[in-house]
Amino acid sequence: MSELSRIVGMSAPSVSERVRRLEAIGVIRGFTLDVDTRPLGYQVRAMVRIRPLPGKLHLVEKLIQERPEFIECDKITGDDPFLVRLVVHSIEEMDDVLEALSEHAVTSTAVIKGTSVKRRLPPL
Amino acid sequence: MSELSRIVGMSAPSVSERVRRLEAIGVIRGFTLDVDTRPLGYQVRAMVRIRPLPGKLHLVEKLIQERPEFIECDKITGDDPFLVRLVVHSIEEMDDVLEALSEHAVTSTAVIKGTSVKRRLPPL
DNA sequence: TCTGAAAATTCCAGGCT
DNA sequence: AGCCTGGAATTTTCAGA
Repeated sequence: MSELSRIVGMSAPSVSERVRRLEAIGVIRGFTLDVDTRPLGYQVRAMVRIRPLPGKLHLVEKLIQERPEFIECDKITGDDPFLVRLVVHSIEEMDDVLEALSEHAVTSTAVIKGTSVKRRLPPL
Repeated sequence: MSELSRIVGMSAPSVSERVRRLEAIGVIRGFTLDVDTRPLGYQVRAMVRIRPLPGKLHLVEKLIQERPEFIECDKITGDDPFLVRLVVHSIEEMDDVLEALSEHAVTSTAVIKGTSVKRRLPPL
């Protein structure tokens, strides 16, 4: 807050109050860490499209939510209802994780080779 | 830090030193905000697969990086080299953004209907 | 990793435009 | 409404062990 107040040229209490208001109305959802999972052993990342078999939509969604290797899951339009971000220690582990879904869903996996744009905010 | 020190039952200086070390070795890349862009007017989110036309790979990557509505871009294996996250104010604006790529790439768009798993950390 | 003191910051009250 | 000043409480930082 004090650093922010210096940057924007306002008093610290005023900046603090503005931030508190942004939290209150939900613009700021919270304060988080940007953690690099590679040094923790998660060497492989992938984006996986998941298409549940007929009648298995909710079951598959629950399985995704319960598997912590799926670190993000969006529900999208199109042939594949789910698009998930997966992090694993190895290709073998990736296979294990997806195998666990194989009787309930069809998956299409794209390994992440690199990142062109790191998560950022659009213009405000 | 003081709250953390209470949670883990260590002194504040020790916790502070551990966090500093995690930053130094790169496990903690930084401290960020979780901002909800909807109240800022970005009502529509989409995941877009982008396949540059022959010879246009680097041009397209640059165009993606320069368009702030693309808030994330991973380079992936498979038919479509790029997978981007797009936020826009409206479907019309989405069309405008993708139109700007149309002479250099083929795109496949999936609108995000909801989120099953919000970005989280895998088990540590 | 801790303790203890010094420095800095955050919080809170009140008042101003 | 929103911002500021000034003092109190808390936190962070810095030393030494």
